[in-house]
Amino acid sequence: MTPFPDLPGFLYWPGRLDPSAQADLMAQIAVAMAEAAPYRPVTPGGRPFSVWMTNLGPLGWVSDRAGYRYQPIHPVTRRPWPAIPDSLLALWSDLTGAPPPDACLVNRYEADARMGLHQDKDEADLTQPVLSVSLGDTALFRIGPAGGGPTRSLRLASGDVCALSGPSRLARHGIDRIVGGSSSLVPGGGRINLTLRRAA
DNA sequence: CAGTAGCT
DNA sequence: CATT
Repeated sequence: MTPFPDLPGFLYWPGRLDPSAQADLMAQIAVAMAEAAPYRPVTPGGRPFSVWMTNLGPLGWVSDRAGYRYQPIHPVTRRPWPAIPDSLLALWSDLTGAPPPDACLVNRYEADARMGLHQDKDEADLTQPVLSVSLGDTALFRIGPAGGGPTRSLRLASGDVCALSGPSRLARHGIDRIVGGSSSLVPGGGRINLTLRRAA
């Protein structure tokens, strides 16, 4: 549950979702993505992400030339984000015991997608945890201390859940690479990562 | 010009 | 580092 003793508060539940739960969740996410299509944001510097993103819940994380922020509507359709599935709200409650999340960032990684080391710090209350659910292809995840220092890597497989909490809430983390073709769960292939947070 | 979820 |  705590894979790295030097990163207390980084919690890991391998295989937390069984194959049937993964399939059910994937089906719900597919419906949501039909409503709020993933798009490729750009950084404030104008460079596109390799990851395709969309969101669920009252608020969604977005990035564009104006910066990073949470907003209530899809930047392309201008419509509200779809609701967060009840199963995810229940998972959050079971695992964190924290007040309910108001944002769920959906990141879709194709085989060549990457995510550089970063910190999740755009939320109003940085004492609330971030919960991550992996679906589809395995990812090589990297994580290190908030203040900088040695990083460790971990393979995140479909159905794995992890959390950034407590002293590791601001841990630096990213995705080094995706193991293409390692799962057939996601239609069209690739990996979907769901990160639940309290944005406001 | 400080900040950086991009790149080498 | 290049870019905003």
